Amino acid sequence: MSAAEIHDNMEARILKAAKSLFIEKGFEETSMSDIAANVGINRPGLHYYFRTKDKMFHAVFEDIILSIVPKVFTILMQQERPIAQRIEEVVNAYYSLFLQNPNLPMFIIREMNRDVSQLVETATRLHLPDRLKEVTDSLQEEMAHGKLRRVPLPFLFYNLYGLLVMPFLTQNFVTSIYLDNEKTFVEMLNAWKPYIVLQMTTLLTCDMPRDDSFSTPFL
Amino acid sequence: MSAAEIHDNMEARILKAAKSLFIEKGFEETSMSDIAANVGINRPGLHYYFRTKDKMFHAVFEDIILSIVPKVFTILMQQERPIAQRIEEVVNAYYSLFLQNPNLPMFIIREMNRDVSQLVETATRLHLPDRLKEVTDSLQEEMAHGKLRRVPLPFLFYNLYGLLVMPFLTQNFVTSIYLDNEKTFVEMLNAWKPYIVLQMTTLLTCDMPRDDSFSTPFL
DNA sequence: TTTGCGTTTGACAATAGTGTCAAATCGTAG
DNA sequence: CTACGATTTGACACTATTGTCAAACGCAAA
Repeated sequence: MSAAEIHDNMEARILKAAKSLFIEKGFEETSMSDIAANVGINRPGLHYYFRTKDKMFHAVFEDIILSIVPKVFTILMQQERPIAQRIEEVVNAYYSLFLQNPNLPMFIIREMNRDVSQLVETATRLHLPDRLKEVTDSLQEEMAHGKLRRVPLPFLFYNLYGLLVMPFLTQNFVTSIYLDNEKTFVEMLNAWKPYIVLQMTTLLTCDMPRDDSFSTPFL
Repeated sequence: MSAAEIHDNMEARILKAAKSLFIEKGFEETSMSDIAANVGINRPGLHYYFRTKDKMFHAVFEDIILSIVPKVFTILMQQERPIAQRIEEVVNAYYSLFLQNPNLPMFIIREMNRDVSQLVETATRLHLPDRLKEVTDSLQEEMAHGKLRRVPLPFLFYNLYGLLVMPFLTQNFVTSIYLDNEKTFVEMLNAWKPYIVLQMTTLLTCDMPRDDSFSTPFL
């Protein structure tokens, strides 16, 4: 193994530990000492590989975004597939990611609120706004052709992510009140999935009340 | 004004400032100095009225819970009113609270994850589990009588709060991408409301797919 | 073996935070 | 006015955090 490879290896080990801790406790509540201890090196060692805590966080954040967003975009653009199928696959993708990292929804929302500009910045650096535009254009095209009902895009967003993310955001709370164990939680998630798909499908294909004060589909 | 009244008054001033700051930035990111500066007194003064930051937070938290939960419970128990009406009123209650404190949803979820036991403890001290049981019993009675479709209670919870809370959780993000200003956000909320009500009503009155692996309505 | 480079580490500086305490201050009842 | 209790304050102790640095270390090539 070359020196560069050893270096990259340590960098990867650090990123892995940092990712795990950042997701679990968030940026503010995770200390460099925590991460160093987790990797098994000294705290200044972290600064050697990533100059500051911020830079390390950016790397982790980018990694997380890249692990899911492009996948979802790709699924949503497959116009030849029925929308219900696409939605189910999106839900599956998120489920599998969130079941590996149950605190990820909490993490994203927390960091999104701690520093929006950073999220926007990262997304821009990864050219996600461009890709997002393709997705929304594609969906609006389907709406225009009457294949999908016209729904303001933020409403699609709220519907999908609200239903998808709420079980994870409240997992601790709900399991401490309703459920016994993690197995029950996963069973519950599986039973919940068809509700998400159906509600999204309903929203996108059936008639709903219109409010004239907000009839322009913005964006 | 008596000495006791002056004391209570200062206590209230502190609580008000603390509440505002805690909601905005969360427990960890709010310092006693912040609060003291906001009230216009000295940091040790806070410790004089509330011995520790924790005790102060408990007081704030209790205040917040009491400002909304009983209201919602009461609305939901009014069996004589159609469910759609009750749901709309619940949404209205939350809307009016959240529009006054747009960061409240973030706050509750963050603190709920930071320390579940505290939330449970506070709720218990306020006898909310008993009242919650009355509400769920009431709803299950309506389900048993066929007035409402049998839906696992957590699903009602996810549906309502997911749809209700997501716009607020992502307000910064969404407005920084889609919307121009706060006015647009409020308009959007009003247009969004009927969707919440309709989706909840659909869930509670129309047929939905059943998954046998999870057909027992738990709790 | 020695030189040199990349890496690791202990020690330090700077900042920020909580909680405590005794002294100073204030207001008021006697 | 005085004395007492309630309140406010400055100062302190303690802990935790990030970032820096020069010195030590280890290893591989010359």
